[in-house]
Amino acid sequence: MSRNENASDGSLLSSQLPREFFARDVLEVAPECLGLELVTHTRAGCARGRIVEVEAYRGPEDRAAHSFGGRRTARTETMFGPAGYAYVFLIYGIHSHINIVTSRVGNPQAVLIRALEPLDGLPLMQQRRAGSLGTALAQRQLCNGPGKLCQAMGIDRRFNGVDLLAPQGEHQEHVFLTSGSPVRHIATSRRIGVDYAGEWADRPWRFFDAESSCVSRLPKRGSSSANG
DNA sequence: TGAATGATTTACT
DNA sequence: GTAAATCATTCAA
Repeated sequence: MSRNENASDGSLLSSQLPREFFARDVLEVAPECLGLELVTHTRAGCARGRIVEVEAYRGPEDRAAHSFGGRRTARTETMFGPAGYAYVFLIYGIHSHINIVTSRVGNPQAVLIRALEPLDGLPLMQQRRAGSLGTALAQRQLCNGPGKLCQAMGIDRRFNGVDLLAPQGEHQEHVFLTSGSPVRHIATSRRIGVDYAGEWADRPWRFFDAESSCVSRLPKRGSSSANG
């Protein structure tokens, strides 16, 4: 897939994102990540999806974040680094999750990618996801969850700490982000699976494309959680 | 060295 | 609606 093209005048790749975009507060960056595209190249092949759901994790103040209280360990180290890098971790002993590091060095914030709309490499996604099922899935079910999308895209902790803004040659395994299509209608909700964090779980820090059917949980009927 | 737990998914009632 | 799968990470000792 040679979707990226060098502009003839020598400017940046048309689809490449500036690091400064991610070097802002996570609450600014997270909703603007909707519509961006996540791409993986592995030996098994390429896959691409449009981000339709994210959550903001605003450590060290955010009790729901791994970096809460400034906790800096081997696992969370990537969150303390520069923006635009991938923080990938394993949860429940089974599932990988991928985040985009935001803010400045030393401020451990990240955007969790929770759902994608599959665009390229659907047969490969089916093959990877079928391992645990054995039956064909609907397109919307391939990447409608943080663990599901990592499985479908072939993402695991090998990709922890890689630069999401630096595409490599196609012969090398990597994951990166490109610009995509804008999202018309962004909705918000409380974050999922962080009830232990008390009042922090009530913050409307989950952002999703209200018009996409590929999100992990569809908005309630009549819900009006629209957000600019 | 050992024990507790989790930013989930799936299957089953 | 509930529960099981499954293990890296973390913390206490």
